[in-house]
Amino acid sequence: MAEHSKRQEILEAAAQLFRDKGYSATSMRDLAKAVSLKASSLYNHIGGKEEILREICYSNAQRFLDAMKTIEAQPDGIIEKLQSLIRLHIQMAMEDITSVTAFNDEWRHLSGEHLDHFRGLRKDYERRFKQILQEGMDKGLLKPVDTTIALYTILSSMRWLYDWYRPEGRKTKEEIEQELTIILLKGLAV
Amino acid sequence: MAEHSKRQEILEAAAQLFRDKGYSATSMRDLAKAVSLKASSLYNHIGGKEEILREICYSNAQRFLDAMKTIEAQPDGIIEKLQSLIRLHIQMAMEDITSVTAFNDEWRHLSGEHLDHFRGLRKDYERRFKQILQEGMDKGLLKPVDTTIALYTILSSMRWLYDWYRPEGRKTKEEIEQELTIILLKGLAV
DNA sequence: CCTACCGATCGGTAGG
DNA sequence: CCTACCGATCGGTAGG
Repeated sequence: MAEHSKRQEILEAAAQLFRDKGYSATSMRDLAKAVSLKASSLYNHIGGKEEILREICYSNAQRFLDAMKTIEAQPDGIIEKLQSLIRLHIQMAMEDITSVTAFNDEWRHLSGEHLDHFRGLRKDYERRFKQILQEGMDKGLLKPVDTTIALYTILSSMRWLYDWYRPEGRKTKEEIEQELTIILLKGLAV
Repeated sequence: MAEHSKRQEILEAAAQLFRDKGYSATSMRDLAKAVSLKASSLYNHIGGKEEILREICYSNAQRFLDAMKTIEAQPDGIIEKLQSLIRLHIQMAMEDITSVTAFNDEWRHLSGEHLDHFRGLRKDYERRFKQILQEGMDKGLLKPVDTTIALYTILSSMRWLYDWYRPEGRKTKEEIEQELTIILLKGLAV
């Protein structure tokens, strides 16, 4: 139990450092200092540097995927599902800012089979997201644009939040959510 | 002259490596191999690793800023200027893919005054971009949303191109340009 | 959980 | 442009 919470503390400190400096520029000694240990002591709680990255990447990909499955299962219409997905990404970007970092940036430092596995989780998520977009287009609720372009535009639109948003700023989560939804669904033009 | 072109070759190889593996994970020995030199010989052409990053970041920021000033000076309406800016970013992402990497990701590895200088160039660019958005809103051509949110949504929307777009793919530059413009200006909803 | 330490690799320099 | 090499730091292990 104490062991487990120390491990969790290490994972969280690592996620923070990976976000601030990037995976490669973060040393095990940086990480050790952040959790008040010597570098060698880290290895009583974790298997190695890449294992940390792996766990961060897998767990966050899984969280996105789980949320996606919940949204898929709901009886809402396509537009509502799309709004739920936008809300999900904003929420993840704001409440657990490392999830976006893992999902977007640092996963490429995984190697071999772990890289493949992460890519698999991500591809699955994207496939499901595209499915919803496609269904919206088939039903005439969304413009018939390329689903890949639409998907990445939506995902990317949430990406800047992770290095820009500060909870103490002048915009609330709800306001940002509303404006982003308007821009993505209704466009910037009047 | 030969000196200068070798320097240019090094800068381009570095930009490619920084994009593929990130600045920190790229070693001077990687870079040397890419241009068929020994690591020590690089220093006849460049001052050091960070100088390379600096030059890549500065030059690309300057290119964005120059293009911005050209667009500002044109007699077009706001919507046309906005379309020109979207086109600029797509073009930069596609034709010089490292410009987006520098602009978005690797600049944070600059240090001290160089980091400040880059941030200054970037802020200037963003300020001008927001100005155009604000003018569009004032004239009633754009929806009155937060200019910061609108700006970053636009900039981010172009960001995925740099790790997704392949010139040999099934979409031409013009098609992508058109669909992105539709999504951003008119929205995804019918 | 620490001290002590490993071989490998880092960015960079000396000297020719 | 190379060989040879520098001190610093890397991820990680041994042993207690």
